[in-house]
Amino acid sequence: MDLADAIRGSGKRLTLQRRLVLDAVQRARHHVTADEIAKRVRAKYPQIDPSTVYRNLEALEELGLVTHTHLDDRVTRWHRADSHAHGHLVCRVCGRETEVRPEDLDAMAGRLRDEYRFEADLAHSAVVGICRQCRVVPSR
Amino acid sequence: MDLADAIRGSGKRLTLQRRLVLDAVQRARHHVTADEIAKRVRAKYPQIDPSTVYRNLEALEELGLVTHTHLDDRVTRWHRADSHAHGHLVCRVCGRETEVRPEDLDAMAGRLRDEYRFEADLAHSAVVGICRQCRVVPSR
DNA sequence: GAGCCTATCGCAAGCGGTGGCGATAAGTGG
DNA sequence: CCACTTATCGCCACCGCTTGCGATAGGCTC
Repeated sequence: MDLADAIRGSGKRLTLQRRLVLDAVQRARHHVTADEIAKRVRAKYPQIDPSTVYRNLEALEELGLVTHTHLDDRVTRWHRADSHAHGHLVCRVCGRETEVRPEDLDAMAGRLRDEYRFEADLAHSAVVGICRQCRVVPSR
Repeated sequence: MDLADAIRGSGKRLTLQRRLVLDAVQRARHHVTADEIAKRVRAKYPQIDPSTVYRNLEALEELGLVTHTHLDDRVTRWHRADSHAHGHLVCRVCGRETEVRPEDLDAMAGRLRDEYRFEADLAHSAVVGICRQCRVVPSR
């Protein structure tokens, strides 16, 4: 398993807690909150502190194994780093989430690259706004 | 003063605390945190609870008088609603902030409107990424 | 496989912010 | 002005998450 070598090669250590957190993120279907991961880990190992889970998510992100995304104003959601980078539109009226195709993100990032020479990660934060259903129909 | 009427007309009340919070946001030069506002208000009226400041920021936002923005992963920043809607690029390496011209935001929002019929508020959350200075120079 | 260095852990306090609750006071109607 | 409804207030507990600290235990060397 070269995962262990990759982790050790970076000066980090492969602890039981770290393996459990990574495993929980990889098993998760979609975006999960740190709290959900903590609950799953603590279901089997109750002595593992939530702060350990948070610190391990951070460490695994530095290793490039997991990533986090901000879907709405509140919660941070985590997922494995190899999932394809799509964006999210969140309606501030009804809360509905819509995925943004990578090609659209690329086009938008292209403008920021051209105008500001900034490499934007548009998948990192959801874009808030008003979805098609919640747009006010003009007086009809 | 029609501000008072506007507030009362919405069923909300014009309390001393609400006036102080609105005043503090309007006096602030740029984006300020709720905590900074709380500190300024409490400097003169120490009995005003921080939670009152948070609730009033929310109420004033519902009234359309103030708005909030997310500049980095952590802090929420508040400002008067009439300031022009520019965006923010935040470098995840050096933390530097760059403003995005409204015309660029409009162009990007236009794509989301065309493709998803979604009215995006791209000024609400900063875009994270890597700025021009922090981009790795390719082996030179 | 014993010893050493130090990354990591569990614990507890702290921070920004939210929500419940009984007390207070803004606005309304008489 | 006084009574009355209820938005708002101060207080406090809590939530998601971070941080400082002494204890623990990976991983390297011999």
